[in-house]
Amino acid sequence: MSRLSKLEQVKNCSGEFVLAVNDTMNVLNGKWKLPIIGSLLYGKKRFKELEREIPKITPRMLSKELKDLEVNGIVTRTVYASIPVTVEYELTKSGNSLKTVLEVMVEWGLQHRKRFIGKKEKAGKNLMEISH
Amino acid sequence: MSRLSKLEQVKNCSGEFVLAVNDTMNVLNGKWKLPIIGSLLYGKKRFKELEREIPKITPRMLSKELKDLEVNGIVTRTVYASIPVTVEYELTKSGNSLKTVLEVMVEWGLQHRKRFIGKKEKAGKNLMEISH
DNA sequence: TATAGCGCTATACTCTTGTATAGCGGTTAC
DNA sequence: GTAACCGCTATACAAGAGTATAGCGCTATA
Repeated sequence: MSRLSKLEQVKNCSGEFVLAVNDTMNVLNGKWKLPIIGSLLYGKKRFKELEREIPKITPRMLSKELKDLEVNGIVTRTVYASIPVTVEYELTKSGNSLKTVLEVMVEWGLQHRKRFIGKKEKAGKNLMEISH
Repeated sequence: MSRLSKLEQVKNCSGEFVLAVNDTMNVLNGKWKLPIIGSLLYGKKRFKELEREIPKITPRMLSKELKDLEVNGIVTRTVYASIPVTVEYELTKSGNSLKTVLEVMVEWGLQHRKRFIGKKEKAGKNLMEISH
């Protein structure tokens, strides 16, 4: 196997590289983070706009996830003292830079699908389940 | 904002690119997938070897996660008819190619940490929570 | 006055993940 | 025979993530 570079420390389940991967995972974790971030990649949005754009999300979850993303430095929340108040959510620099990560994930996902479906045409389970 | 290339379809929460990202997420999802894959990046391993290398994992979870990874084409399970039987787990091509994805995630995680800690030295919450 | 939109929060529940602990059938080592 | 290793599985429970539903204080509109 080729050189493992920075991932060498994954093995012992500690070390800063595993922490780093976990940070990334946690930022994208849960059912709603991806839709939210995806939606915000198009620019700032208000609460209700997000709620409308993301099918089936409840205000409770949207609120919770937005708070989470804010606390973790992925989005900023700006309140305008207009009447009535307007609240805008926008990706931070970190948030926007997730685009690169997501694109690599898209790439892997697509290739894996190709390889995987190629291998198993039975497909009763598997990919159907993965992306449920 | 710059061109969003393949991620454009993230917005509507459907389309093959979101599916692809979700595939990738699901493969890495849960508390134990990362340690397991990390461990297997070093080459094939037996059940007990994995159990020993991954602190605090229970055989129940190891078994479950390995099955999951196998079903999703990330690892192969090979049983040798030795006495007693030996079972070896090894990353598939897809599994090995996750290395690239993980490295991008490491990169993002590290940069985000730098940016984030730079911004907020209060740190009472936040990063400490992220990588808990 | 009543209705509707905004940006949420509260309460209660279910459903999924993960933990803890025990044990099975087989084999070798003492 | 009994203790220990291998590769698991079974059962029961706890904690967290997500859902369903309601409502709050505010303002603009009819």
